[in-house]
Amino acid sequence: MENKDFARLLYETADLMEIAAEDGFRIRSYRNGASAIEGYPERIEDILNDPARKVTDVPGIGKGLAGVLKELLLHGTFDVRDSLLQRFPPAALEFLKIQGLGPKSIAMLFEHFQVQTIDELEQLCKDQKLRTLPRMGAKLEEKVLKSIAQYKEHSGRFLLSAADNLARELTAYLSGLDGIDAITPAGSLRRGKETIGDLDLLVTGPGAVHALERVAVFPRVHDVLGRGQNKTSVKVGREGLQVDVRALGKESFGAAMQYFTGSKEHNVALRQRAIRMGYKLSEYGVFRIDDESRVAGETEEEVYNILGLDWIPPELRENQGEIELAEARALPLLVDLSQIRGDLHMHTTATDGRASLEEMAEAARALGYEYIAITDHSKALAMAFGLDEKRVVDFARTVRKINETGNLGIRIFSGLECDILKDGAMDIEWEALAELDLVIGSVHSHMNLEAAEQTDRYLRALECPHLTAIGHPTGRLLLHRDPFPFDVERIIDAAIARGVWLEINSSPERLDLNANHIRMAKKKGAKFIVSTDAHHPNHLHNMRYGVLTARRGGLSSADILNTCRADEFASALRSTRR
DNA sequence: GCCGTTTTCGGCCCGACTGTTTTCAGTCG
Repeated sequence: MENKDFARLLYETADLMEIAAEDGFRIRSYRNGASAIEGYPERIEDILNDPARKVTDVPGIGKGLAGVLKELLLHGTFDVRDSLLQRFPPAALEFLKIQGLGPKSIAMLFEHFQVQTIDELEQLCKDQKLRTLPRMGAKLEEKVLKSIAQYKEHSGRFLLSAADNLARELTAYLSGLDGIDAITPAGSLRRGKETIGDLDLLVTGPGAVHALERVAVFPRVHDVLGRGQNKTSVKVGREGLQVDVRALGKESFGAAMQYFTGSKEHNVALRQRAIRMGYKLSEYGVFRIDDESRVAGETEEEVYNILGLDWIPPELRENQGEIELAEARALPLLVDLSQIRGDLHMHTTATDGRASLEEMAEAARALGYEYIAITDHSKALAMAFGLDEKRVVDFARTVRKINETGNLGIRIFSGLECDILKDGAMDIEWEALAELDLVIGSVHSHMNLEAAEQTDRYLRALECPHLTAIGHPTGRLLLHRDPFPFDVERIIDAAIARGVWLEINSSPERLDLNANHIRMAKKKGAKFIVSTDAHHPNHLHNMRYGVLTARRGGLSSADILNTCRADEFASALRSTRR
């Protein structure tokens, strides 16, 4: 059992305990324990199995949770969890994802209506039954209905990172077979789309057919949907992500790759183009219509070239003008992960991060970065122990000292993720912000303002002369919360006018700005930073998702400030100060 | 349930908003 599995079961149990109205501190301990395990560098299972080790040495794990972990390892579940699962239906955990419903309301719903499923809950709202309970009214019914609609729309889709991790896992699993030349993810994962419906894996080589058998017995497969000569379809994991594994012949690999990468719209446009040119394009190759002879198919480059096009990077294949650019030999040279020289948004234990400044710096140095900015929260996020003016100034001073010694082997910029308050004021006095190298302004509250009010809020924030960049500008949480409404175009214009950069937040839950906004902003002349918002050294790896998003937006390295060398970046920072 | 200790029990968890009330419980970040 992996650490993330232990953690998930503890988190879930904490949620159930909350519905059962158990002691809040006890619940907190479960969550703390889960979070500690999630971020722990060693496998908890190994520690449990080693008689010389004590799992209680993990901070946050005491006697009680140690017992729970042992039970989990032996039986896959534990008493507390089992009895909670008997009291509440399995949908209980789903209900918590509906906005407007918390543990208390959910407990009341179970008690009064014995509601078992999201559908039943939806019907209750439609029948206006919710309002018969104390402290519930028409507005809540409306809010819950809206959130259920959103929930249903998103179910069946997965975060890019979930599909990416599974693809890596399966690639490692299958590559042990003999006669495999390559295993390549296609589909929306290859295009770097923010959410993924299912995962396509293409396998080539003389032994490719064996991959079709082997994937069916992958330990985490719980359902084999189909097994044919060329393809096996399975559902993997408890979330049930569908994976299609296809075995391909060498001669048609490029055409198949092109076909299965999509998007559908891009492929339709490409096939129309082929017909106009006297060809037929399919997953088996490019064929002359008159004599059905194959003219291309082994590589993607071949396929595009025969159609008079430059090879188009997968991230651009959405039929949004990329085919015309490829024809005109005018595709942008997209930024590459290897061009990123620093990460400019991360948290430490000073607020809600899980590692110290030194640990984050070391992890960034190991990735080959030249510099990072530490950007902890400001005081409005009281729960995260956000920095007040004094701590901001002290921090800036500390960072200057660290850089003088050069001991960390990487340059540190002092930064802050400063809350933009409801009225658009910065959460920290300007004099204190002036001490910092870089200030990311972010909205973390009052996300339900009217669009006009939200726009004004950003406009006022943009007046702060110390603001460097706007963090996760639209505030969306993928599969969970829609972007909050405001006039994005106007804010982009204002940011450009004031020399404020736009963040592409690489957290797989955010990917904010999205590709469409990026494309629009680039046209207007905006500058960007791609950063991870890391709360743990492992999160620094999320940079690849931000880069994918930047590529989908058509960005080159010249559009992105953190592709600069450290000294260039430092002078760019100074020039933003007004 | 964890932690720390002046060691076996007390502290841990804040602020604002919302919708429902008529003084505040529940939700959210």
